[in-house]
Amino acid sequence: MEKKLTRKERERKARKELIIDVTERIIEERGFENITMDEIAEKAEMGKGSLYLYFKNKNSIFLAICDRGSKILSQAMSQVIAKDITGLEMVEQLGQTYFKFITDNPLYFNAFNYYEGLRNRDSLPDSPMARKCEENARQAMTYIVRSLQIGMQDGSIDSTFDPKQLGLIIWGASKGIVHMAFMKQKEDHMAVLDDIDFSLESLIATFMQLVGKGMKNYDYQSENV
Amino acid sequence: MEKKLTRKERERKARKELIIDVTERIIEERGFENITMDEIAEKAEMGKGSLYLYFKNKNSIFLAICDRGSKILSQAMSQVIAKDITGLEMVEQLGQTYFKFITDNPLYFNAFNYYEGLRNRDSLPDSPMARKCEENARQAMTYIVRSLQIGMQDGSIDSTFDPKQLGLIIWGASKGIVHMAFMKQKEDHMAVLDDIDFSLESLIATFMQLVGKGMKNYDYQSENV
Amino acid sequence: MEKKLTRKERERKARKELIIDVTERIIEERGFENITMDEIAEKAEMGKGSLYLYFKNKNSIFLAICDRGSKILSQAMSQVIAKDITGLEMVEQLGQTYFKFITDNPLYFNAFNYYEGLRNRDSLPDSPMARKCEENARQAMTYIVRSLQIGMQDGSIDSTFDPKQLGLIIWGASKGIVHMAFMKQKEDHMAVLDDIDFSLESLIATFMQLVGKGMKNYDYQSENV
Amino acid sequence: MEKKLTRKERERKARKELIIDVTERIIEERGFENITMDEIAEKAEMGKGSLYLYFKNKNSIFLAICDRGSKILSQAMSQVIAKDITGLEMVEQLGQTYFKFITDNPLYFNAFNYYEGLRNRDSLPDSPMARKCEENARQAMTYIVRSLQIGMQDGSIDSTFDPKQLGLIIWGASKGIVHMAFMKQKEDHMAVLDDIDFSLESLIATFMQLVGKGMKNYDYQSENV
DNA sequence: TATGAATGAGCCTTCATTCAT
DNA sequence: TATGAATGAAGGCTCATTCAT
Repeated sequence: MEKKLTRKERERKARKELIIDVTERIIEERGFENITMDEIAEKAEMGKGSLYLYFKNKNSIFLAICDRGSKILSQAMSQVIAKDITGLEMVEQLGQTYFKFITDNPLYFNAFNYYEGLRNRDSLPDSPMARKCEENARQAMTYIVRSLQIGMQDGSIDSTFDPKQLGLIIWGASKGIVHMAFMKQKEDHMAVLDDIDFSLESLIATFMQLVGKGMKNYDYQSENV
Repeated sequence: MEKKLTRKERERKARKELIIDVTERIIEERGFENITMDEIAEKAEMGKGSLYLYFKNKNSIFLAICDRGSKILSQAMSQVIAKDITGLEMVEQLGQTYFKFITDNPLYFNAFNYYEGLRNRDSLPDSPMARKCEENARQAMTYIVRSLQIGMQDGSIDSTFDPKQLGLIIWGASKGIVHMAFMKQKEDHMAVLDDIDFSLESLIATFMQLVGKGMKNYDYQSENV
Repeated sequence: MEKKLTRKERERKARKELIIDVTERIIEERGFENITMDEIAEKAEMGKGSLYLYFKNKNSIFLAICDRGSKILSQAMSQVIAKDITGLEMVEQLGQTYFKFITDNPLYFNAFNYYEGLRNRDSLPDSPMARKCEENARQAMTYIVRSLQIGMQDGSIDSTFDPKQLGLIIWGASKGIVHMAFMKQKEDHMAVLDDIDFSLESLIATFMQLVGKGMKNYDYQSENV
Repeated sequence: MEKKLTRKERERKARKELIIDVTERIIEERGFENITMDEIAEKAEMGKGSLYLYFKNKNSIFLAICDRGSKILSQAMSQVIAKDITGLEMVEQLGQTYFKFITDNPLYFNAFNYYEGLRNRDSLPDSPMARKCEENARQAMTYIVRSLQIGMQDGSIDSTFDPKQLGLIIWGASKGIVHMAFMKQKEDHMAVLDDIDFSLESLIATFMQLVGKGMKNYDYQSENV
């Protein structure tokens, strides 16, 4: 009985994953808007009504995508923390990890934005899944703060900053730059700058350099020289 | 005759402004989505059809809001450029100007985001108003780049950076931080950090300090000592 | 006073004619549907409201066009009746007159159809103008009947037919053939027949020949040989 | 399993038929214009959205009506061709078949006209259903041409005519006469003729007599005497 | 007489969600 | 569990007509 239930649960899980997979594919192709339940059902080769057996409603599917994405990101970031490097280097590598994740999975960038959009206006009622997303995001944030704390501790980062505040700033700024790079890529927005085309990668590198320099503890630095 | 035409034009302008005002008020209350023409018409105390006398369609109204907002911001930024200060100080003050603008008019932050969303997926066909918005945005961006160039020229900013790239980064990062601050404000997102509540203002100040330090030309600094 | 009124009346007439002219031009360009009062007003270079000073409503304008068209046709047909030819020849020439009129003014063909459409469903309330149109149509019909009567009298047409009934048939059939020719011209409808392209003119000629032969009084014919 | 699918298909078909039936009833009552989807849904006792499960849009319903009508007509005409009679008699009977069909189903006369109207102006995009209608119409036309060819072959019809051209003329003329008769019936149009009321039937008979005489091969006739 | 701003009923279509089977 | 037919609210937009000026 136990085993049978477990198999059922595994099948249920697989069905949910299938729905998420299919929806992700649609988002990759056409963006977030104009996705209908009909389309998801058709591409998942199941009845429309069945979707509601696995997800409470349309937003729940999107939420699940966010959860999946933030879980992947969070995990990638966790590995940086485990390395034996200075806190400053950690921050830089966390940044690069984030940028790489977004570059490889632009889909999730849109998904995160969509999710935030929901939070802003609508209801997004307090569901377990919503809480999971929150938790994932919180965790990513925590990695940054931890590495800042480590950097302040090991002397590589100026400890006059508040690590939590600094974390927020770096996190927010990173997302903003990625957002901007995405916009620029899609449109010839801001024509004045179009003579030089800045890749997301070069923007990132410069940003990291800028912030690194800004955070650096120069006393520590000189001690090492 | 002349006067009559002018009066008509003034009235027409006033009507358009009224529609924009009303729509802004709705956005402030409920955010951008789920706004209907019926609602705007009702709140503006006019017939639904009348809206179409002044705006081609619903998006045109939103576009007009963006235009209004970006015009205000651009103007505020233009005044910083006129001051007799170093380029580095200009950048800082431009940042503060932007943050103040958003703090005072959170509505426009949403409007800008909505506009960018439109660019991303839909068409947003090339209307004069769309071009005006572009131009306004381009101008704001230009102010940052100009002040960076000035700073590099007067020695206050490290001239090994590319001013245009740096401009993009600062602009994008600023928007990202504001975005983050807005999120945090609306929800009890990232509970871990909630023991200390960071005001948008303090985030800004720290970000500016961080970036300022990162960009600073230290040779120049020592010369002054 | 009398004279002033007369001038006014002349001006009023000119305005009405202008509106009709403009509307005819639009119909020629784009057909009957999707014509708006705004468009008519704009092309007539007058205010939209002014249209209602000259015409009770939109349909009245269309009615006026029918009136104008049917008047022209009726007049052209009247000249055939005045000729010194046999009744049979009259019928043939009336047919040719009709076909020439339609070929030269396809606009009126559509107008007549539109008018008939109105009669069928809508209201088309009993206005003076509606009556004028009726009267014009009645007159055209009468010319056919008269020429048939003449032909029966002069022996060129088989007098066993009822002239009125025959008139209706010829009138209806002629319109049907023109209609068909118009359809065929616009579309590659009825592909089976497209290997041979029949001009309206040749259709007419054959139809007239067919009907002429059908109506002919052969006794009379042989007498003349 | 097989049976179940078949039942579903049958039910789906029945639903479509119901919608068509209801719409036909409305057309019979009030003509073609001003029919709304709301009205159809209400009369069919289903939700408005359900209509779109069975028909892509409003025009598709109308198209289906045309298809139904033209199918009935085409079938009726096909039976005439199978008879053992002269070509001339075939043509006459085809005419009578057409007239009977229209008399019995005046609704379809309007439907065919509406359909032609669509072809004229709008797009009427190339749908399978549109093609079916075309094909039905083409077939009816073909029956006439075939019977003319038969008549020319068996000597009953003057073979100096082009059978295709003659077919077009007869087809167009027939429709025109029916059209006229309908107009006359609905309105007291052409008052001059109202002293004698011509039934559609008598109009038909006379027309057929007229055309028959016009087409007749008199050499053949004399040979037989 | 002339205007054109204002109106608002009306229409088609979409789509998330429900529920009977 | 699985389905997909059914729903109906919602929404953007048009346009003939009116009316204050």
